[in-house]
This record gives sequence, structure tokens and C-alpha cells, in this order.
Amino acid sequence: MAAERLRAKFLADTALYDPKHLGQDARFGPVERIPVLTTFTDRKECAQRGVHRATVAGISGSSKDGAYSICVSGGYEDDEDNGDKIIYTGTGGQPDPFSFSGSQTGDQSFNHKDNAALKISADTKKPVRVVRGPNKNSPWAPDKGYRYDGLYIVKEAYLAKGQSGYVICRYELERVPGQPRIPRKW
DNA sequence: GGGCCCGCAGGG
DNA sequence: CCCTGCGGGCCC
Repeated sequence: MAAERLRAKFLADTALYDPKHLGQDARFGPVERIPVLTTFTDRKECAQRGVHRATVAGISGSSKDGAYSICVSGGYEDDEDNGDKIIYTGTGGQPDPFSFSGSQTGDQSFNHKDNAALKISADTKKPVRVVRGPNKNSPWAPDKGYRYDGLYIVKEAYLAKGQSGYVICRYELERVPGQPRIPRKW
């Protein structure tokens, strides 16, 4: 099948990413040979290609230099996905990452290293790669797999009160203009 | 389809 | 090293 051959070629052409060979700066921005709207079968592949290097966590980055990438999968009830604008929720305040209820059960804070990283991105205005996972609540999410949707700028980062009444870290992201349009489901 | 549980790659 | 985190597979 042609699609499978194309996929095999893609996997061969995109060298497996070894972060140890890269400087900190190389972790920001676009990834070589991975165009916007490239879709990965799962989080592991997405991590191996260097797009979002965490296999589980939603935020990948350094608490000193800022975030490299985030994954929007709809795991947090206070998220809002409007395509070019995203309201994203920080990490923490949930019982554990594998039994997400969607509801917060505790407070978040910028003391958490991942939340701190994304807050720094709001100051530096360095672009952050955004990956969308399958999310039935968003018309902009892929049906399956994880799609690299290009670069966004973190406009604001602040503490807020979430739906469940707990403190959350809230981030307002805006897509960098001039990138391929994101397909809409409905 | 839901519940359960195992796991890996980062970053500090 | 150690711990954590918006998966995923397997069983039923």
C-alpha cells in the first residue's frame, strides 16, 4: 500500500532524535524535516522525532530557559481549544497522570518545574511547538494520533480559579501566523 | 468500552 | 540516580 511505503520513507528520513547531540537552543522552534501538520501514531513516536520529547507529560521544557513544546489532549477540564488560540492548563492537581478524571482535585502552582517553564515562555515570547492529541471536545483535534500543529506564542500566564474551584496555572497561546491551516473536524 | 496496571524518557 | 507525568495495551 502506498500510504505504508510513504510512512516507512518518512520514518527512515527523519533521523531518530538524540537530544544529547543538540545544544539547548536547538530544542526550541521547528524540528528539521518535520513539517507542520505531521501526524504521529502515538506519544512515543512523537517524542522520538523530537517534536514533543515527553512520553506522558503535557509540557516539555527547561525550568530555566522555557518550554519547548506542549501537548493538548483534553486531559484538563479548564482547557479551551479555539484553533489559533488555546487556553491551556498547567500540570498537577490531579490524582495521577494515568487515571485522569478531568476534574481537578488540588491546586497547581508555578513552583512546579513544567508550569514554571511555560511561564518563562510567556516572558521570552519564544515560540512553543504545539501537538494536538485525539480530543472529542475540540473540533481542531485529530481523530487519532498526535499532530504537530506548528508554533504558538504564550501571550499570558497567570493563576486562576478552575471549574472545580482549585487554583490552576492558565496559559493563553496564540498561533504564529503564516503556517499551514489546521484542519477542522466539525 | 471501561478498568487496571505497567513503563519510559526528561530534567533536576 | 530518582521521580514524575494530558499513554497505551491487555484483559474482561
